[in-house]
Formats: sequence, structure tokens, C-alpha cells
Amino acid sequence: MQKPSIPEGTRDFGPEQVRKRTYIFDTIRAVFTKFGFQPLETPAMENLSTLTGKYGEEGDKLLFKILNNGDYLKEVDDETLASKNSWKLTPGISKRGLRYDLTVPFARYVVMNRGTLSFPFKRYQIQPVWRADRPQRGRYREFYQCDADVIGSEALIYEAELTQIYDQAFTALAVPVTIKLNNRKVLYGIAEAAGISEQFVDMTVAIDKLDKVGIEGVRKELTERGIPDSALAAIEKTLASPDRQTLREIFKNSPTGLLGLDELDQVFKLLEHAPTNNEVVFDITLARGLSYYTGCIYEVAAKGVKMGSIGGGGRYADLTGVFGVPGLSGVGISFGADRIYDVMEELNLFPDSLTESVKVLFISFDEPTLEYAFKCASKLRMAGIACEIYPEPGKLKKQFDYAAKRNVPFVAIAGETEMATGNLTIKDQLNGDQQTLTVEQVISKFSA
RNA sequence: GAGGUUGUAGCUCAGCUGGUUAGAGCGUCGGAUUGUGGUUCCGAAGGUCGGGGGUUCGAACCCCCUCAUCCUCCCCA
Repeated sequence: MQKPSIPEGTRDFGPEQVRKRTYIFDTIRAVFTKFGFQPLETPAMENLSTLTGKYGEEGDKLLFKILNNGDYLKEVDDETLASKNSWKLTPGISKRGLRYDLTVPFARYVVMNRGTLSFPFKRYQIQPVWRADRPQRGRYREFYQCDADVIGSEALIYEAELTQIYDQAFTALAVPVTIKLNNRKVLYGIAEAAGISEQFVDMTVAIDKLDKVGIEGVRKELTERGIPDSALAAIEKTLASPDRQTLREIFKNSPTGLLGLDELDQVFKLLEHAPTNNEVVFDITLARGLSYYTGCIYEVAAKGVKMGSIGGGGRYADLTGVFGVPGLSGVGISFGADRIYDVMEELNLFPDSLTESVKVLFISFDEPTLEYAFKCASKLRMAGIACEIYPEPGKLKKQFDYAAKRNVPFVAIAGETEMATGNLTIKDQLNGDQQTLTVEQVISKFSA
């Protein structure tokens, strides 16, 4: 006998959890739909060639690879096998991998179907992704992303719309958030103004940590990453004046930086026409790791909870280029459903109604009344009312206990008197009120 | 990949420098004048002390290995 277990970083979801997760998915999906995004699903596994090289060196390490079927060592030459080099061996024994995110599979889909799609193409996708990360708080190896992307347009109204989607979805979920916006071009402007445009990426990784490690920590990190002291002052000065007007001065010799500011200005200007519930802020330290972002970038942080970002995204000028179709610009966002779940659980934001599985539980006293309950329950179900029958008549305490534990809001008592008159006694489990009604009255009571 | 934490009943944990038949709370199941619940009372089931090896007269406790977990770093949702 072995003790069963599930792989590290994965989880089972019980009935209540599934209900809560479905609530999150449905809420987000409704917002996506409202903005005209169309559903898409892609396979859990992709060809490894589709995935590798898209997420940087670190990302490649976090890809789950699927061992080939059959005699997978047959194709491997003796030299590779003898070298004991995992990196060299992998391509020979693994052709497929689990998807790491939803954006790359989407790009792959767009390229494969470019002939039939009309652009701009807006799609949403709610599916699990897998990363071979070390699990920790808010980090799983299997988790759901809810993505909305637009491909085939450079219009900044999409940046504004995606911001609205974040705002509306989190408003509907009652999760208070801060939506942070930045632009990779602005970040490039900082590097350019500091004369270190070649070390742009190193710089962004360092300043991304400002809120976490403070200016001292950033200085240290920049130095460790080989940014010369001469550039530090310029970078710090920029970070100290994260006001777009001031930045224009600093970026006067950086056309890219100025363009980034223009884009941000336009997005914020559009948003003035439709105020958001949540705070939308320009955060110059926001960098984001994925290397393919080129324009606006987003990140969403929950307020009042210590949790990594619960959403992120951005503009990528040429995502399909690697698949042979250059020139298609895309912009997209992602919701981290599992982290949103954790946040909502911590802040106690799920509606109580989610714990209800059925509206009514029928209880009875003996065989004849049990049959009567069965008959009545069938009628309720025909009318679309979810109900259940306790299978063993008698023992009222047991039946009421069951109703309480299952969180059933109403109990229908099918007793001898009720059966004789074609009635049911309905008890409100919350306040204990009881009333005797005909079956038809019961149906209309719960149909309302 | 680097570092640390914790593994005792279904769950949360006790278990006093290693000492007879390993405990509690919660939960589960059964019962307390068979037409009314979440309270109370009584009772029961349930543990190879993560696994393997070692030290010892004797190990849940000490040592080694291994597995799992959670957390931090890196990176990210």
C-alpha cells in the first residue's frame, strides 16, 4: 500500500473551491466578452520548438518537457549519451512541452490561422499553464491564467480598454487593486539618458526592485550588474522625479523615451473619459521580466495583502515575428486566477451564496413520505430549482444536521399531513421561519 | 538552481535531557421518550510517530541517508 500524493506545486480543488474558482472565471469572462474578446483554447502541450527561446534562458529552464513515447533513446547518438549533458540530450528525447503561458500559444495560433482571421483579432483564453518553479506562497507549478490579447493593431485605445478590463473585473470581484502602468520605451529612455543603453535590461531588472529593496538596494544591484558609477546619479535622479513633465526634460535627447511618454499620456487621456474605480498609476519602476514587451506594460497589485502581482501584461511589437510573420503588433493582459483566489480568501471577499449547492433539502419520515418527497423534488427540478432528498427517512436531527452542514438554505418537510393535503412545509434555515405551501407555491417561491 | 523550515489520528497540534499499552481539541460514525437542525451529554472507530539505516538494554525524541512540505533568494501569475 502506498500513500497517494499529488505532484509538488499542484492542488486538488474541492466542491467549494471549484465554485469559488468558477465565480472568478465567470466574472472575468463576462468582462472579456463585454469588450468583444472571443474565446480560444489551445492544447496543454505544444511542440517544444514553439516554446523554447521565447521566455529567455531562465524561462527555458522552467519549461516542463514531455518525454517522447516509445524507444526514445533510439535516435540519440552514442556521443551525446556518453557526454551526460542534459542540455544536449533533451532535444533528442523530448519533442513536446507543457505550455508556459497563453501568449506564445496564441501567437502560434494566429500565425497558423492568419489567412482566416480578421484583424484586429481580440481573443481571450482561460486555461492552466505549467512552470517548473519552486513552489512557495502564491506560486504554483500548475495555475490558471485568464488572458485577453488584441493582435494586429497599434492603436492605444486597446491599452486604455485593457486597463478598463482590469478595473471592471476587479471591481466586480470586489478586490481593491492598484493598476500600475509604464512603458518599456520610458525605461529605455532612462538608460539612454544615463548613457547605458546597452545595459538596458540589467538596469530594468534592478530598478524593478525599488519598492522592495529601496534606493540603496537598487544602487547595489546596479553596481553588481556592472552599471558604471557615472550612470548611477542620472538613474537616481530620474527615479526621484517620476513626473512625466519632468521626464521630458531628462529625455530631451532620447526620442524613444519621449515616444514612451507620449504613449502613456494618450492612454491616461483616454481614461479621463471614463473614470475607473481603482487607482491607475504611472510607475516608472515597473519593468516586468518577459523580454518580448516593447511598449506599455501593466501590473496589478492587490491592496492590503502581501502577494506578488495578480495580473500583468503589455504591448509586444512583433510577437509573431519568430514564427515567420513579422509586423503584427499585439497587446494583452493576464489575470492570475490562483493568486486572485488566495487574495479573496484572505480578505474574505467571496459571496456567501457560493457555499450553497442546492436551494432545498427534502426530509421525510417513512417510506410513503419519502416517495412523496421524491415526487415533489422531481417537480421542483422540472422547474429548474436545485434540490436534494435525504435518502433515509426518520431521524429528523440527522436530516437537519445534514442540511446545516451542506449549507442548504431551505428544508422541505414532507410529512404525513403535508402529503395528505398536497403541501410542503418549508423551513428557512437561517431564521427558523416555517410556512406550509402547496407544491406550486413552493415552485413559484423559489423561481422568483 | 542556492539557502532554511517542518514532517506524530482525516485536520490543527501536545509529547517534560531517550524509559512500560503515544495524547488533546476539532472532525467522522453511533446513541440520548422517532414531526424539527448548527448547542449539550455519552460512546466508538481511527496512528507502520514520512520512509530506510545506525547508536542504545530501550528511539516519536540522538546520528546519517532519502522522500515530502512550506518559506526565502532568483524569476514570475
